[in-house]
Amino acid sequence: MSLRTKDTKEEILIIGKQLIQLVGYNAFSYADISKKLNIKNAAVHYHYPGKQDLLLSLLTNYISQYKNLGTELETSSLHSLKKLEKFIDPYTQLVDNNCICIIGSIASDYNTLPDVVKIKISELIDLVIGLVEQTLRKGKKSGELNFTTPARTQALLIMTNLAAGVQLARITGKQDFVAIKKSILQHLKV
Amino acid sequence: MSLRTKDTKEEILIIGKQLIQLVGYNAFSYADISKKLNIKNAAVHYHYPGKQDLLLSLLTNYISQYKNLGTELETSSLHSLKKLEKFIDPYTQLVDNNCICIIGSIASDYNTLPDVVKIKISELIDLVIGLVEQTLRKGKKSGELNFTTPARTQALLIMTNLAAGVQLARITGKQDFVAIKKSILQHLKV
DNA sequence: TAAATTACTTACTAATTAGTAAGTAATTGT
DNA sequence: ACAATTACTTACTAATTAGTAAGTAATTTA
Repeated sequence: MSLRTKDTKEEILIIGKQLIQLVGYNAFSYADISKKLNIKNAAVHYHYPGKQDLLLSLLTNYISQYKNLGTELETSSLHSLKKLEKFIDPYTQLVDNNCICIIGSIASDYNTLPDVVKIKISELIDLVIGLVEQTLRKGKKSGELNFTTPARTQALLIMTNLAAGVQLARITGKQDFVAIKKSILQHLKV
Repeated sequence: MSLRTKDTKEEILIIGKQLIQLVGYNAFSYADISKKLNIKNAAVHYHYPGKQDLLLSLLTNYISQYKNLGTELETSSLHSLKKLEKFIDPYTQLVDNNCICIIGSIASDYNTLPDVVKIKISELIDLVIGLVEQTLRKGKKSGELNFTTPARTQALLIMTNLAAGVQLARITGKQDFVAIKKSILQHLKV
C-alpha cells in the first residue's frame, strides 16, 4: 500500500462535476479538465475512456451518497423539517457558486445521452424522489409535517422548486431562491 | 409584393426552437437545421450569421408572444384559474413531445451564452414571472384565488414546478407532470 | 431594360472535438 | 532482479463545429 499524494482519477471527477453544474454536460470537453489539472487530454481518457464513462461514475457516486443520506435520515431523530433542510441546504451552496444541480443539468441534456446513462439518471432520480417522499411521509405520520397532496406529489413539488429554483435564481438573483426555500419549509409547517 | 411559397427564415427559427426544446442549445448545430430543411449550412448563416443571432431572434419572438398573452389575460374576463390553465397548457404539450421548455433549457446553458443573449433571457424571464404574478395578484384581489405567500414568490413556485416538472417528467413519466399540474391548480382554489 | 437586391450554393478554413496507438518512467509483485 | 502493471505523455486522426468568401439564378426596382 502506498501513500497517495495525487489522486488524478478523483480530481477528474470533481472537475467534471463542477463543469456539469457550471456549464452543462454538452458544453465542456476533456481539454477543459486536462488544462485545469495540468495533465494531457489522453490522461483523462486513460481514467475515463469516454465522456459517458465519466458521467456514469459521477452518477454512481451520487447514488451511493444519496443512499447514505437516506439511511441517515431514516435512523435520525431530527425533526422532519430539519431533515428536509439537510436535503435543501446544498442547493443554496449551488446558487452561491453560480451553479445548478446535477439532476437539473443532466435532465436538460437527457435526450442527448446514451441509454446506459439514461438508465443511471432514472435510478438516481427515483432514489432522490423516494428519499424526500419517505421523509415527508414519516413527518406527516408523526405529526411534524402538514400537507394534503400525496407524499410523492409533494416530493415532486419540492424537488421541482429546488431544481428550477437554482436555474432561475442564477438569472434573477439569489433572493428568489431564498424566497422559494423559505416558502417550501413554511408550507409544510403544522 | 410577392406570394411567398417558402419562408426559410421562419422555418429555421421553428426548427431551432424545436431543437433547443429537444436537445438543448449546445447540442445542436447549423448542420442539423440545414439537413432538415434540405438547404446548405451557409443558407442558415445567411439568415442568422451566428448561432447567437438565431437564439436572440427566438427570444425576441417569445417576448412579443408573452407580451400579447399578458395583455390578453389582463383584459380577459376569464376566471383566474382558467387564465393560469392557459399559461400552463403548453407545458403539457411539451411533455407529450419529449421536450422541455425554452426557459428551462436556456437557463441550464446560461453560463455558456454571450452577454447580449443573457440580457434577453433575463428580459423574457422577468416578463413571464410578471405575467404570472399579475394574474395571481388580480385573482387574489377578486377572491378567485387563495394563497398566502407573496404573489411573486407564488409565481416563482408555479414557474419552477412547471419548468422542472417537464424536465423530470421526461425521465419519470408523464403522470408525474399531470400530478404537478393538478396540484398547482388545486392549491390555488379558494 | 439595366442595375440592384435577395436567397441561396459551392467550396473552403481554422478550431475544437472525442478518441487512439505507441512509448516511457516509476512503482509493485514475485 | 526482473516482469508486470500503473499512470501517464507524445503524437496523431477523423469528424464535427461555426463561420466566410465568392459565385449564381431569380426576382425586384428604377
